[in-house]
Amino acid sequence: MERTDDLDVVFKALADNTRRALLDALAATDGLSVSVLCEEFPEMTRFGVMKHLSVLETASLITTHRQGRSKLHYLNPVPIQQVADRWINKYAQPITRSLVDLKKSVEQSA
Amino acid sequence: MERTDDLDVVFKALADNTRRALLDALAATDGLSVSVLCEEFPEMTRFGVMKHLSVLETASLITTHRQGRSKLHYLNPVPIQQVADRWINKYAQPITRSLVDLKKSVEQSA
DNA sequence: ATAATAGGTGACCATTTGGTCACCTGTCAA
DNA sequence: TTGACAGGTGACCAAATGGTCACCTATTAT
Repeated sequence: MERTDDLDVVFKALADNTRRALLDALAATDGLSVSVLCEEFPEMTRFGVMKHLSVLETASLITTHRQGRSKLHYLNPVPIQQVADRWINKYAQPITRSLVDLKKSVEQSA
Repeated sequence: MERTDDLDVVFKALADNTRRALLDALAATDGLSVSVLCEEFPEMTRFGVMKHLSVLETASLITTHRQGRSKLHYLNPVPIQQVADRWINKYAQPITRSLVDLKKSVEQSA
């Protein structure tokens, strides 16, 4: 019943610079392996990156697929959309609201 | 130059159930005092609530105004809008993108 | 003036979190 | 089949976080 709780995992996963950077990397190039992703974070070891990846995965923000001896990572935008829908857009009304209003007016005049 | 850093404070502030509930409370009724806000969280002391409020305030998610011996709290949606603009909406494309495209097409045909 | 009310501060504690490392498993190429 | 390569696990540690408490200041009502 509590739909706030599954969002909580997502919010917590997003509350880290490195993890957001990982999502950004996957948004730029989907299907990267652990070792390739590591190259983007020379300041931290493979293990650190792997921990962040597992946090993202348990929050369903990424999905994975093993290919031979490498593991490929794919971004899953659904939880972010849920955050936007069920939370953010209630507060960020000025942007969305005006666009929605525009859409309505266009539809009505059509 | 790093605009990720100021967003980081906001992301971290939002990564807590209690703090999001506080924002929700202020969204419902603006200008609440500390003690009134505390009534919504019987499971925690005034000090816990105050700490959360200060986190929200340093993230500019709320503003305050002293009135006599009580301190009133107001929601400031700007940082949430920035999170939406500069981050969320890049991933939550299906919703926003179609609206933005619509806006562009309307503007062009005008 | 005095007492009740509303809020603030710093120390303190338990838990969580970010990160590393030693070591292990599975896969591919020679 | 032997080694190099890609990834995984559990223990471990330091720092950050969530929360409480003793005590303090400022404001208001009597």
